[in-house]
Amino acid sequence: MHNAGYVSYENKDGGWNSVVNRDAYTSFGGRSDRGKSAFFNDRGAGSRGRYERGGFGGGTGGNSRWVEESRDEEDWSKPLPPNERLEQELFSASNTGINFEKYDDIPVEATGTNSPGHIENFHDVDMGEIIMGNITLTRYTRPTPVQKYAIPIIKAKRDLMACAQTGSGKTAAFLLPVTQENGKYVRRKQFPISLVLAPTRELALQIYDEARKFSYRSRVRPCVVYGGADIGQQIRELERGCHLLVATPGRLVDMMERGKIGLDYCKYLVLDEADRMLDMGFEPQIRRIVEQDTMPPKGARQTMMFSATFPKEIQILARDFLEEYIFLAVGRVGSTSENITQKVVWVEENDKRSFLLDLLNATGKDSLTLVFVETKKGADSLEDFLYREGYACTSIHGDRSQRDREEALHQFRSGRCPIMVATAVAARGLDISNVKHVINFDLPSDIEEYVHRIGRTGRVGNLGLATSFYNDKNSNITKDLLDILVEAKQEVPSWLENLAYEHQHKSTNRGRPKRFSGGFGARDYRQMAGGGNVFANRGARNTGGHGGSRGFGGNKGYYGGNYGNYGGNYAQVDWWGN
DNA sequence: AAAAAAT
Repeated sequence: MHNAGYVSYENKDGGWNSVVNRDAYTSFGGRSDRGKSAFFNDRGAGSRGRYERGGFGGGTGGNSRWVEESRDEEDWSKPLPPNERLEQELFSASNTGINFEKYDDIPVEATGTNSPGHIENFHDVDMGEIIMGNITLTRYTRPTPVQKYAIPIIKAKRDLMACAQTGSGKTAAFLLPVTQENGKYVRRKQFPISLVLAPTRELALQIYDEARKFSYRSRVRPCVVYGGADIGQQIRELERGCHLLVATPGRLVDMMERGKIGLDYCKYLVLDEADRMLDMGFEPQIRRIVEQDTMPPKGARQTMMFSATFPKEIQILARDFLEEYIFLAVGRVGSTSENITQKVVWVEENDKRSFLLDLLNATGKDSLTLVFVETKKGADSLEDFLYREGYACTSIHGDRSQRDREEALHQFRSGRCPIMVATAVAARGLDISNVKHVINFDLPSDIEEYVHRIGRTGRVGNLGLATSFYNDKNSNITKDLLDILVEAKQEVPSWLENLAYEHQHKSTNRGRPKRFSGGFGARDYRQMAGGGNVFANRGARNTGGHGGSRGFGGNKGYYGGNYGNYGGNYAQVDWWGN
């Protein structure tokens, strides 16, 4: 639809398209143990391609190969004609004033065998005419630190575990190389070449929007599927062709079970916000998608995981999903860094509303303010209150309809409602430019959540403000909050310091693993002396009790039967008692 | 005492 050349592409050869980059498919030869290809079984009438077994001249290890359709003149590397209306739609309302100076201070560390060197410029690596054109249109003049490292790693076809905050340009980093692929077959069941999994619907949508930009004037068709929206419409979009699929796990599994999606030819797999996905209990669905279906095994596909933290659960996932991966640790951008001013104020529960009004009145009318609360009910009632007080506001939370959620986000982004009340659904990954102020009306119980929330402001080097209302109810986060403030060189109220000291002495927290400092989100545990048991800097749940230093590469028994509670002496019970 | 995600 957005792809001007698409219709002719679909009609031209009744479905089959040439596979220009033959190499893309040769690697699947080794997976014959997975049974007959669904591709092969489910051929629609009228398909004219040929699938040969053992033909096509030797090659490396494959016993089956796609046959190139030489009569087809399509060249996927050449841009389609421009489309002015679409170009306007995709590239107009984005990207205000990136502070590139801030970026250069961000430390990046790549570890792993034969890690490719980083680039300094987009031109340092061949990304093709189409992508380069779209980079120009998005006005990304220079790669961000994540992009400098991740792009060559992905181009070198290496698996990647990247610990990077959102707002660091990681979406572009994994989409740039991935959108260069050729697609092929169009019909009832789609076989995407790239799959991106995201934890929330809005994040999936946002990644999809980015993907549309990078695939502009190419034949690559991105699609998105997520819950809460009309599945019929999503299916119709899929049936028009899907080379790059962005999805939330539940809806994807649904689509797979309906036979609308096959992952047999998925060459690139991206897990975004992986720690968040595990927090939300997606692990079974993710394993279902990655391990229990027709997805090529690790090694045959290329897998990239992005995660703000690198706790044990993620290390296990990395071990299971990644092959000889490069570990990329990226210093924080726009989260706890110094471009966000963090304030913590003592506000009793009953005073919160009037205090909030004071803050809102002190904020300029044009700047966006994001107000976080802990509960969905709290979000509704606070929005009501603000509305009655005459503020243009909206709200987003998981009990609102998907339509309302997207509408709210749009109203907020566009500035029509410069105040948005939100629950955790909006805490991670969402890239909303121009959020000047994040207010933690209710502090979260988890410091990780705090870091993500305040990361909605101060995006890409801009300045931001984060104000948190603190009272007795927040004692559980005191120590971690203090650490964050100190690390980000923020002013610390003396009462907070005192409380943290007291709390430390009565809490059971003393045995928790020591966190790292120095600006990296996590360390590559493989590099540690003795090989392991390293937890992420922040937010790693205490998975303690293993006593450290046993590596887990090739030590599978170590985790045997221990999934889900991670053993040890720490009851996996959260603050709510779940 | 919760949020998120398939219906």
